[in-house]
Amino acid sequence: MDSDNPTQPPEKPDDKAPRTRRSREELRRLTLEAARDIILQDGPEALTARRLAKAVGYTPGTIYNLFDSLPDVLWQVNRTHFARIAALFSDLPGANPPDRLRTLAARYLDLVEAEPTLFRSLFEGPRRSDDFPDWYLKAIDDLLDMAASELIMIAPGLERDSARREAASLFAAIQGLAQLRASGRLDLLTDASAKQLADGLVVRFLRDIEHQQA
Amino acid sequence: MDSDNPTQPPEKPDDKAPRTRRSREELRRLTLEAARDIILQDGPEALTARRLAKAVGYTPGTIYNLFDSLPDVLWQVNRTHFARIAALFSDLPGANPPDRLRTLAARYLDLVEAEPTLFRSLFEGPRRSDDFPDWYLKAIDDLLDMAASELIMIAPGLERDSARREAASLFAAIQGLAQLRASGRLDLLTDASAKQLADGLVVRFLRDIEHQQA
DNA sequence: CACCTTTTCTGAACACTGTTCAATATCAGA
DNA sequence: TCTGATATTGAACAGTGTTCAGAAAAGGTG
Repeated sequence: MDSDNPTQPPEKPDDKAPRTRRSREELRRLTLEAARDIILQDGPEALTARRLAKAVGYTPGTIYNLFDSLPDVLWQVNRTHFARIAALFSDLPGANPPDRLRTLAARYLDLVEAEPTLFRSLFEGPRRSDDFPDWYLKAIDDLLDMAASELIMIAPGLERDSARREAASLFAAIQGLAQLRASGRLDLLTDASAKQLADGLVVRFLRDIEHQQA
Repeated sequence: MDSDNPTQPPEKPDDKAPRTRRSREELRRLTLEAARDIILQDGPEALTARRLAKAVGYTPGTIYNLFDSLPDVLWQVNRTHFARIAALFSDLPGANPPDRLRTLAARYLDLVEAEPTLFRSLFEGPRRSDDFPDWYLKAIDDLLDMAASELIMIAPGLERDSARREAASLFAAIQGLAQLRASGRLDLLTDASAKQLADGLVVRFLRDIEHQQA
């Protein structure tokens, strides 16, 4: 029932020292930081109440004074993770739309490559029974809108609705690669990198949209 | 900690009747059938030792006389599920390769649509720590080989290695759609069906490969 | 200083999970 | 009928998320 490679847990405040009382806000912050560390090291499945409590030097009960549940903690951490994905959109090279989208995909897969647990935390961590918070839905919506805008620049004849649908397709395709990569299954398919494959996919997709337009 | 909608568990042999002794082989078969039912109804996360044991009218200990572990049971069930996916390849319409691949994708997503838990069981169920059994690797390999062959028919100039890589890309893309669908997230992106989106993706991909060839 | 209130924090408990294993019950063959 | 093999149990262990009465510490107010 252990995680993959539970890299020697370095989180051990374990202060037997006079338990310092902390403000609710500060403790929330500390807890989220500790949670982030745990997830980044051993993945979302390693985030247990007792381990998290020990990491901040408290007991499990305290976690539940600060958060509704353990999935709640995960969502809060994911919030910051999502911000990092949103940041991928900034400073895209001003060149033509296809290059911008290619760059975007490349950045996305670089992130997945660098921190697979971050990705797993976002898309595999939350239990299916949890419903998605609003900021999560909005973030996805914005992402698709930006991509759709780029597509319209490539193929001006494209309706907004169609563009969004095409953007969803493209996103799903990239997401497939990312997910295979993050779950360690991409190696079973090919020795090419996710980034390479994604670029090929994006190029083909955009080129066809462009041609179809002309 | 409950599953999504634990549809009223109908599995209740719970025979207080004189516990019939069964042969190892027969019991294995019965257990796998029960496991299959549970997974199909409530997903892989609902497959617990105690629930499975009760479903066949035994106690948890018995499960461990028959199988190495609970993940082991899951893998055995997945084996039969994978066979169903392999069956999608048979009787593909003899028309041109593009249509064959489109049909294949359509069948795949129909399956995901009809039995999302089956899909989740295959690709989300097994813990990351488990390593993949040989038959699993071989099944994937065969799948990619078939797809690669079709691609070569479309673009005869394609090297075998390149074809396999392209097949991997295409598979990953479809897989992305399937996974989003099975995890209930595709609705957050668009109201188009996974099948529609997949077909668009396949068509664009193949058309571009064809054009690039000429 | 003492007293009271509010907030923080604990630690034991509950119900669940996978898994192991000595003891027991049931069978098949001699 | 007895014996040996096989099937099955049920209790136990360590882990999980979660709850909550009560202890403990801090902050006012007299």
